[in-house]
Amino acid sequence: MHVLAAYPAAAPPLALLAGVLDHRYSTKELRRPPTMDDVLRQIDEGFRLARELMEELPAAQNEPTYLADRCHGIVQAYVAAIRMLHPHGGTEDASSSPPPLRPPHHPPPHFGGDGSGTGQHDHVIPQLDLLRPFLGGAPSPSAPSSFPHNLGRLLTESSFINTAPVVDAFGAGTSSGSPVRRQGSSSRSSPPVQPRQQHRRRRERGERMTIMVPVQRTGNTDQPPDDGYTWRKYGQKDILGSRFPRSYYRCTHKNYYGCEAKKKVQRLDDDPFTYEVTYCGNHTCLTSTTPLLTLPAGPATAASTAANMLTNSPTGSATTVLAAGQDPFMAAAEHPAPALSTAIQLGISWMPSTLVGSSAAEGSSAQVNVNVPASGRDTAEYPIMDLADAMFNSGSSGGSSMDAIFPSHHDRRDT
DNA sequence: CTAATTTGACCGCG
DNA sequence: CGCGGTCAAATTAG
Repeated sequence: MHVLAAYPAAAPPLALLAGVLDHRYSTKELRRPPTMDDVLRQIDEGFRLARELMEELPAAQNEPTYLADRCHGIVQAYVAAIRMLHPHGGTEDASSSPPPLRPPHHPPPHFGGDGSGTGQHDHVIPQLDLLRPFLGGAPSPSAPSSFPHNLGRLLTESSFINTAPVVDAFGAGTSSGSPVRRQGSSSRSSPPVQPRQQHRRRRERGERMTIMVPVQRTGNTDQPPDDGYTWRKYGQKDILGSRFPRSYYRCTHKNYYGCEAKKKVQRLDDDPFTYEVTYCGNHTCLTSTTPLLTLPAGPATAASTAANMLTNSPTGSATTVLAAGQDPFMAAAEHPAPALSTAIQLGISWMPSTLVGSSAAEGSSAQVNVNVPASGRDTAEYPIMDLADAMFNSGSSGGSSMDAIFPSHHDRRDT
């Protein structure tokens, strides 16, 4: 989703969030029960450390020990915040065991097709992913699907609704470039279309979830909202009987991590202001950075659970409907959580976890109608852990820092 | 130069 | 056989 590619980022997410949390405090133990202010300060400390690390990254990219140390410090800061939020959460070892990320409400469907958390019906709202959209794609000009644009708009525009006419649809308008027809043979010397010999993989079945996403009617785009991930378009088809073409996306990090997550986006024929977004496959890219943060979980951390929730269903498929007229961003703005920062609320309250309401019914395809929650509180309690993850992912397409961190994963497919 | 998009061709599956 | 999903060359954008 995400998307809103046409929006220029109003501000770098880090700076933006740091501006919201405008304090400077260091990690320390409190002798009194922590207040929310204390939590925010603690979070801010994490931001500060993370920002420092960001700045040092180019110079320190060949210093794994130092980087690990810095990462550890950042994690410590956030874990401390988590402990403040959950003093009874049984988080004994803050340095290595973040608390279980389990919100008290909103049991979502368990889209667990990958076997992780098998059979469990307790849910894990992807708090680890909550900050990813803020940070994930910002510094990367080549990652159009990045939430920060949304955030920037949210925080900089007081009038959030329809200030601009609806522009044309997603399909052909997505690209930044004008559609230029490939001529018979251009300047390139490659021979014309060779017959393909490799086997195409069979289409994977099951493990798909469809959600209905309202069109962004604000600004100069009407693309469906971002889902926090970055997607790369790899195809577009005119679908029989549909007025609008269907676009095919896969995870931008496929090349780094072999992330096989995909999605299809299509405008509804009868409701051009709603997109049908079908997710297929799991995001494996989310888990790749967690080792850096010394998170103890296995392949299915809460971060990846976010992806699982989006992409999997115990029964193979599910559909979540976000009311077309209901703008999740507006909902976020209208129902702020009482104690947390605006930025965090906004990001959280619209994240996919909030779209998820109840388990899909048995069958080939089920629809889950979910209203935007009246409060972001449920999902606002653990926005922290994925911060650093998102930060490190933020340079995914940028190159050097990512290469320094994940050199072995950087195998681009040669074409 | 790298990454993303466009778009016709290719191919699996019903 | 046709539809829908994917590939990959061509092209653009940053």
